[in-house]
Amino acid sequence: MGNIHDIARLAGVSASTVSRVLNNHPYVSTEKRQAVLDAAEQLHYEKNINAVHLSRGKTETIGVILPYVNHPYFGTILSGIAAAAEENGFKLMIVQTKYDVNQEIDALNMMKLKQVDGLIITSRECPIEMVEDYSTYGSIVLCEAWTGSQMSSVYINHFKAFKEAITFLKDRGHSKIGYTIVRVDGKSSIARRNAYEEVFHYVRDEWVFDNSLTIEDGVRVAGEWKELEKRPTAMLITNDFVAAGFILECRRLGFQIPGDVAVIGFDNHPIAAPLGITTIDLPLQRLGEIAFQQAISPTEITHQEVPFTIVKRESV
Amino acid sequence: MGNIHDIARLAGVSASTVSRVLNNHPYVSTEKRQAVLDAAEQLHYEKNINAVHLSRGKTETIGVILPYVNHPYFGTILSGIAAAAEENGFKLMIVQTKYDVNQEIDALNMMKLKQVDGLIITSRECPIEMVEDYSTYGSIVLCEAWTGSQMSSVYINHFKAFKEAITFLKDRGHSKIGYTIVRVDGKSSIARRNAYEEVFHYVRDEWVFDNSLTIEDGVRVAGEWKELEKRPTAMLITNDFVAAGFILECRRLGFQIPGDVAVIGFDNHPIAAPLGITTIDLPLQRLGEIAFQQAISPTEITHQEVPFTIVKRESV
DNA sequence: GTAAAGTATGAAACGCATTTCAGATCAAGT
DNA sequence: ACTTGATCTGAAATGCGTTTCATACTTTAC
Repeated sequence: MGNIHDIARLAGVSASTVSRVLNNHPYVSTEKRQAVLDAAEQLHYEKNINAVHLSRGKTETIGVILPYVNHPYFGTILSGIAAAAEENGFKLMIVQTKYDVNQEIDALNMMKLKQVDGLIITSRECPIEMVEDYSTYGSIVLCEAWTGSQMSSVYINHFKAFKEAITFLKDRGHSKIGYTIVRVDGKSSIARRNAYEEVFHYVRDEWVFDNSLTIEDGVRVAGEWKELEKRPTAMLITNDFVAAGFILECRRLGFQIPGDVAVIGFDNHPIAAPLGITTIDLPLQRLGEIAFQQAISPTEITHQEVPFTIVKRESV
Repeated sequence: MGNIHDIARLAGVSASTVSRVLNNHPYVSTEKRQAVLDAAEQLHYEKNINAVHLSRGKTETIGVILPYVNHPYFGTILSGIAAAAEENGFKLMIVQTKYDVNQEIDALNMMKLKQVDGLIITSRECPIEMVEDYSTYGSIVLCEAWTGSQMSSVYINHFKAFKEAITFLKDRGHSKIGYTIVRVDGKSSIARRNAYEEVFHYVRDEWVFDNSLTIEDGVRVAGEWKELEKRPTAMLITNDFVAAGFILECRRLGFQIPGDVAVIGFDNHPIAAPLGITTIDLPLQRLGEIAFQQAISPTEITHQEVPFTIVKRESV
């Protein structure tokens, strides 16, 4: 198959000229250009991309850290990233962490090793300072509210979204509002608690259901909700999958939505429409696209909040 | 930051010795080993992985071709692949094709360029011969029924699964059975038609709904189903998402499941349980894990059919 | 006591493309 | 006729780690 020098020899030119032809540089005579092209063809030449990476010092590859690839929230962000990557001729390296810190560090190290030019962190477990340390090796994009000067960020204002959702419920007469979160110490969980406290001054712990990420979790939460002595009359739920599980299980248990319990979900996942779930639409695909753009623009650090909108359906 | 030669100089050894230490080769004296480690520490040495890739001629990276990353079917396979990759210290490069042939070719070329050691094709658009040509550059794993000698495969027997589902419905008295497919010329669509013909000898075209991949498609199909003069009394549906859309829309339109129309889905996605969808459980996570193992075992070509099971719920 | 086997080390070759620098040529401008 | 500036071209340096081969010194084995 040969390399660039073989082509050079066969075409009677130097390796530099071959490289120029192969990279469409100007200043190569038509005859030599053709000779190189012919020789490359004849030798069935294929670039060794690793040599290019080594030589150029970059790989046109972006790493993506996400806890679960097949979760609709992260999957949709990933889809947006992938679409933008394709458009820009970049490759994508994904690391599914399952919320494991070591996996995350592994991914961060890909940048240190020059395996990727940039890194998009859709969900973070490591301390932020640690992540920031890595920003010397390449561009890091955080999908969370963050305004430091070393890393870009693109995020949904969970505090605002949650507050708006609570207010929406309060305005409709609800005062007993429960909510679900993924992990108690998660960043958006804290934002939710803060928002809740700002509206109601007090969070009743038994109305906070953690570990809610999947449909099954929604089913489980419905069971837990049912057993409460003082049941919330409304629930703000992590995402539409959890909401779907919750609503379907509530119905199975004989409760009415929104009669017995009103529900607001998050994401505006396609499942929300046929289930009539009132939800907060999050432009996740778009968020992914922005994250990608930030990742390939290491020089300009920006912080972009993407808007959300309440989609009113029948669950409230 | 320095490279291996800087370390060698500082430690007073040769680059070969440094490489040996860094790769845990035996035959290095304790003193020199320590000297190298100290020097590496002192220089904050970090390997340039691209040099390693170039030198070794492989990247410990597997490429994954899939049409949509955020689709539950492919997302779950990907999740299995990702889990196996992590366990084996491999990286993953993903290419979201959106069923675009050029994207697929792009991905195939990653192997030619030595960017990835192997490739897992979860869904294929290119002619099989073309894909096979690439198998000289690395290991290719197909997630479809295939028994050639150059590429491994891991797949669900769609013909068998579909036939079993139809028989299941027929045994329960259904003779007017419709079904949905993704694309008319898709491989599993052909398998479905064949299975259908084997049971009923004749496929009524208006009972075949194509372009059914998402929840929205399910909603649309429900509308189409309603408008038929002769409505099927049972539907075999592409996957549980489409089934969910179909069922929810049917209910909204005032029909009973399974009274007016029985439904069987595919995948056994978590949404199927709370919706009571009778479905064919497909071990997609496992399929992904197997695919990965095959991808990193280029020497042994295997063909593995993974089993499916009918999960009986209330939609039939 | 000598052959065989094991341990330890470095030089050099290998993998390969890109890019800078210096030199050469040719056309255009004054 | 002479200076610029643009167009070509190749040698050599650069990016960097791995691995083979040759060599030399120790042990063990018989």
